[in-house]
Amino acid sequence: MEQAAETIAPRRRKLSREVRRQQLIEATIACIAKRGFAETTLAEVAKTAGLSQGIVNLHFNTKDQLLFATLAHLRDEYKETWTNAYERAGGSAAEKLAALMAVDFEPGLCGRDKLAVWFAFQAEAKSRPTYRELCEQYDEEYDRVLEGTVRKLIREDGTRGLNAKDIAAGFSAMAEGLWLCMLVTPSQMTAKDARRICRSYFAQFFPQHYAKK
Amino acid sequence: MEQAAETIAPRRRKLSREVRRQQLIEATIACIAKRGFAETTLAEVAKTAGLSQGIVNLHFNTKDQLLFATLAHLRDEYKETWTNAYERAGGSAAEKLAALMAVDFEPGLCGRDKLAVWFAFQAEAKSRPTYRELCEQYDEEYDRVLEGTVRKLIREDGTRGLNAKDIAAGFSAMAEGLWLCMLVTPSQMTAKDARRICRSYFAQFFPQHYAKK
Amino acid sequence: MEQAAETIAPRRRKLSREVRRQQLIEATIACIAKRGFAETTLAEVAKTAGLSQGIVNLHFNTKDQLLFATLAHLRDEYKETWTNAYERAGGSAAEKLAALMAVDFEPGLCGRDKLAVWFAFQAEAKSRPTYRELCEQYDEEYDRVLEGTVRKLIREDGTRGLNAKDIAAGFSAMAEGLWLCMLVTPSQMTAKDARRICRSYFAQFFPQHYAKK
Amino acid sequence: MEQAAETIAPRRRKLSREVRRQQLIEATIACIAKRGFAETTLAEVAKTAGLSQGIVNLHFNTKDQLLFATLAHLRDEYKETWTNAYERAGGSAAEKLAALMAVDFEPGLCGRDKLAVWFAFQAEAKSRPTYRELCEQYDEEYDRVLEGTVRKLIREDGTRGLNAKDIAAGFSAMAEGLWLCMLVTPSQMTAKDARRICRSYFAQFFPQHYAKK
DNA sequence: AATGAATGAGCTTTCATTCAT
DNA sequence: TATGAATGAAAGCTCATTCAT
Repeated sequence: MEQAAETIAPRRRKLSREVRRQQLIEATIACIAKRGFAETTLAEVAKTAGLSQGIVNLHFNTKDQLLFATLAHLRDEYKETWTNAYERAGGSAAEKLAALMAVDFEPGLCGRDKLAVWFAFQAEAKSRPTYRELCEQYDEEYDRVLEGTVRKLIREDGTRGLNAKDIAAGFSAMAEGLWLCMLVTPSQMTAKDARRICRSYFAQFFPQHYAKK
Repeated sequence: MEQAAETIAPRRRKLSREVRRQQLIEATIACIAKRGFAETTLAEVAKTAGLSQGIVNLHFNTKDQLLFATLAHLRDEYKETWTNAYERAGGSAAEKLAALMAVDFEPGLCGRDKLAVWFAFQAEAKSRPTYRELCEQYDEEYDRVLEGTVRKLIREDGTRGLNAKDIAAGFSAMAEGLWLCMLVTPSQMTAKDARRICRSYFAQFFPQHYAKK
Repeated sequence: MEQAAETIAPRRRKLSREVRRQQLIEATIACIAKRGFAETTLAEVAKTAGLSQGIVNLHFNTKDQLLFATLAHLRDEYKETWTNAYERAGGSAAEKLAALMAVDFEPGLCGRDKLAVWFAFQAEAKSRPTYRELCEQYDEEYDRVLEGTVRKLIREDGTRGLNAKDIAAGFSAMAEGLWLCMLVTPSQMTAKDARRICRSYFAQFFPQHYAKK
Repeated sequence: MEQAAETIAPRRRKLSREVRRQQLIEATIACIAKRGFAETTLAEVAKTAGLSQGIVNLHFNTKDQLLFATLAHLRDEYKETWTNAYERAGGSAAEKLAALMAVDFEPGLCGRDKLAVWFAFQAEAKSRPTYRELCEQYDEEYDRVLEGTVRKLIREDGTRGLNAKDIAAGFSAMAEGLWLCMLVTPSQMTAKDARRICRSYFAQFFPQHYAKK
């Protein structure tokens, strides 16, 4: 019994620490989405989290570190989601590709709040290389897997004249552009629209695998 | 004599006024690109322009107004460019479309500095509706023209089963996504790459008009 | 058995309490010496002592009280040392005086850490009268004994024209000035140098008692 | 007329800048003397100077730089005073020495405010080597001149067995110790007392030159 | 029209203190 | 007795804005 208590107590504390960090990261996302990157203050993050002024510095030391952690959170969440989807998808390249496509427009990932934060970081990436560095390897891995899947699909089809790299890059770009539409003009671009447009994109290259509607 | 001087002086001043504004807008673009949206200060804008502290407030009253003017400048420049290109293009829908595509990756429009500023504003759009409003009508007009051209092309071809709106939206999104790649990972995405990818996109829908490269 | 434990426990605790206080006072001295008075934080004192954040408030209630206790510790240590030395010295006034002089430059009392702390408190004395008050009576007693000893020595010698009060004050001042040299420019002023200079001072007034070298 | 205006306007501005800095340095001295080094805030310095919050950062960038400038000011003032006094003093070594001694207890230099600031910096010197470095060369020059003068006096007298370096160091230390007394217990040590004690010090070594009072 | 010294609100950050464990 | 997470007041600093020149 006592042993159990001893085991749990430290755990709860340690857990609590991580919970606090998550809580603050979520508050940060909410604030950036609501007020914008430039107008997001630690005071507001803390208030949104229902905690006190100094709390961010207690858990993240500096505002920068909170922002880094927030970006890393989005990055990790995205990676985990597409990795899982990819593995769980059926074995064919077409199914894998469809899975990756579907992931991008899952409600949990492309809510406007998260999109706003995501583009805020992208927009700052030029002047703050650290943001870029945080995601570099993750992006590369995604690109590798996406391109590999497209290549496999081309090979299976035996089609000639298709450039796997370009098709993958085109999809990546389109997906990101669609996100931006969903962020900026949500009334004119829903996740459903986006999915249809992407599917149509792949349907042109791989008509055997993707119905045209 | 004196009258003449009085007549000329206001003119020169008025010219100078507009020149100053342009100078400051360009300095703003340079600053946002270099330091990021959040870190751009009026002091630095003024310094970049080689002028004194209070100059921005003199010509734009507030920082917000300078930012609005900067966004409006980018917007106007883009509109003027695509409008001109559209009009100067050959009479066929395919040529018009090719012209619009080419415009997006003209060096003068998609330099990294301008892209950085463009995405900075997009990222803030959610929390600052004014940014959105400034561009709304312009975007709508572009979309209308783009979609119209695609529709015309479809009609000319007599192809069935193509959705003009989606094809246009897909291109728009892709172009924006490619811009983002050019901004964030310029070593992996050049204007030439982007143009090829877009051409390949249209080539799938309209193989008769766009060589597959 | 249990009763024994109960009896011992409180004792140990009480001892522990005093030990903790000493530990924290020493950590305070180390911190002030290392980081300066203004930069000394309770967090660092606790860390230096190898204990946790809240420990200082637990044992001293407030930071001020810790600082008071630290000053009082230095004061007490000094008094105890000179009192002991004075009593143990040979019976002549010359020997007593030599003993007081020697005390000031004993390694245990004039290490740079303690000197740094000492002068930190002196420097704050003007704006924080409490610091002054803590030492007032102790200083007065020292001055009384010092002056008395000098007076006795003058009387023994039968010399005329010497002002005991001034000679004592001159020595006191000189000793403090030498401490400051030892603190600020340790490479140019050692305890040995300081002792020689003080001896030379007294040698001028009492050549019969103090060898000129 | 116009030329005169043009000549004066820039001057006034430039002068004003330096005047502001002096004003802030004086306010800093007053604050440190009144509240202590640790409790001196920029807000209070500004308020003391009758100016606004941000004024210090405008003229000194950081608090540290204000403190450096304040120490440098005291250092420069001291150097200028003793240098002038030294040059204006009669030609004999005894007169030069008397002049140096007198300088230390001139009202303008050893007011309690300045002494408080001076010792505050000394006390922080160990943990902030920059404070030391600011004064190093100045102190060395003073020591060189003082020691040289003492040496000359010894040579003139033809006395044997006197150590110029120690006599000079003893005086320096004593003067500093007397300053500390004047700061901490002003009721027990006036400038007049201090001067008498110093004179008595030199009178012991050089009875021919300094009356025993 | 232009300057740049001055302002003061608001930011990030620090830290003495509290308190549940 | 001891811990360390949490608080919130206050610090240094930044910067949009004003205004005398």
